[in-house]
Amino acid sequence: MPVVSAMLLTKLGYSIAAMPATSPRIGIIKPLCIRRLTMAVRTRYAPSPTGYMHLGNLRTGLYAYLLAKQNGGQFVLRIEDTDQEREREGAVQIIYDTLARVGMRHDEGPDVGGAYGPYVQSERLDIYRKYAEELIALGGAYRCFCTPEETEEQRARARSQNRPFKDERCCAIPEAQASERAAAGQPYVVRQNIPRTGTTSYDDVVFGRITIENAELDDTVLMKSDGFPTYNFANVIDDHLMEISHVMRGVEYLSSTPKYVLLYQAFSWDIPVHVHLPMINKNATEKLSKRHGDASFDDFYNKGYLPQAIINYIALLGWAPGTDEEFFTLPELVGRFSLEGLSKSPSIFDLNKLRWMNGEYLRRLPPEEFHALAMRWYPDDVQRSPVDLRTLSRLLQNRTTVLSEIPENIDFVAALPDYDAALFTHKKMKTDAEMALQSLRAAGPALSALGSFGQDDVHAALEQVAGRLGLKNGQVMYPVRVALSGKEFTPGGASELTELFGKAEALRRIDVGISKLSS
RNA sequence: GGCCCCAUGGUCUAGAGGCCUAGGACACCACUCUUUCAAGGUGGGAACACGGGUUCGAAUCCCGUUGGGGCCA
Repeated sequence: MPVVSAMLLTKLGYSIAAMPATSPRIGIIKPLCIRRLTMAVRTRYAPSPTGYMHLGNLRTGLYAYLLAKQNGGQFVLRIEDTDQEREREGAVQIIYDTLARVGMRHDEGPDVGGAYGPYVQSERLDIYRKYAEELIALGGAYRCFCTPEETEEQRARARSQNRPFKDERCCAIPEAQASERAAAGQPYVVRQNIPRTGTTSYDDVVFGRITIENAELDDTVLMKSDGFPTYNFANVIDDHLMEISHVMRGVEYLSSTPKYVLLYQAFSWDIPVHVHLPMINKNATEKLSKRHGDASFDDFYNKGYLPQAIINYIALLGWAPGTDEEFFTLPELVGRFSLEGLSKSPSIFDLNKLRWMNGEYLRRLPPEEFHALAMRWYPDDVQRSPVDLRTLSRLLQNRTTVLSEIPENIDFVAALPDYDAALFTHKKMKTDAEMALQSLRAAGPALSALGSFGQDDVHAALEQVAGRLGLKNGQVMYPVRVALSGKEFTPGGASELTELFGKAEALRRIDVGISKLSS
């Protein structure tokens, strides 16, 4: 008989009290429990096609994916498009693209099919209608014929009495009469019929037992008059019909989940394991929002962050492996993920750490792969220039944290920018205009005499120049580098840039420096 | 406003009553390497929100306060 940590079981939604325990922490699981434990794990990612892949949302999908895959279960993609106003053209494609880029392959979904379709909510309208009827018959819901004005009036009254909204009039209409009015074409919405007394509880894997007074819950609209379901209804119907075992979603649903539990109970359906995940915020007071262009996967992808780095980073926001490791590929995450590692407090998105992690991923790339990625960021004039782009990529690899920084870092490559001769004077390097001129005049011929122009040869030659002039290496190297680039900071030093440009161009740029200094 | 939830350095977190003089990572600072800048190496400052319990012993369990968030309105 398997022995499992009691905490694990609690996390999976089992109550310790329900099992015989040999010690406070160790429980022996009865066959009944084992059956549930080995039950197929099916999770779903259910984004709305708003054209915007929010990182908090993506993380929820990631955890759902990890849980399913680590248990050999299915990861289902469902499109929640019942809010037609928020829908955007091409939005579903963005969802597919994102999942593909990060490597989260879904087993079922609109594009790949599956036995539980359709996977798009707007194609399931008949299903919701049917279950709404059934729920009405079961007493879990009622038709509400109120006009918006009448509803508002009742709502105002409820508010003034500080109690949740309940349509007192319509919930009292006898069902026979209500269905007659409906058949006669009178418009209505379907509202959940919440019990006025008692409490409703459920066990959340990360937040534990959540209990709420039914009297605190309002009679939410389940079906709108246009025949569309609300999220509050569709999510329950779909999760049940699609046999979702673990519902993972944001904490914002923590306190409305009792309503969903009531729905499951009204239908006599099994309640899935609930896993609510804390929010990801921008800072102490703001959420990650669309407005700042800093909240979606695409915002970062387009700036040159690697999908793998993004995934790795967000996986660690709200989940910890329990060890000091922090670099994980997606398959590694599948192996390491655990519900116990989930945290319940909200986290703040730390751009600094993402940047660091992205840079780390970039540095660890094989040079060839980095080169392929960097190529996409080389402007046309650089691509057309005679410099060896592989050499350029080599200089850039451990100086790049985000690929989008590349263009500005190499803006001196295609053409020497016009620069101020004052650049040659540098306190730390102990150089001044006169010394720079002297160094460049000596460096030119020394480089010119060189047969082989590799970085090491150049370096040796410049060192020699310095020795001959009685200067420190930097007092020769610095002016040469400035002459070659016209910039204060560059990827690579004098010898690297000399190699990059080759003899002719390097000497030409040194000459430009000499004339700037001698005029 | 009502209800629900949360609380370890600036940030992400480890922590399951003694292993905690609270560990790691990012960021920051210093030093180092050095042909600039990075990268690398070494070191440093920095946290258990507060108050009560429970216990021989509390970051850890309980209650309250404060602060923050969510949902409903």
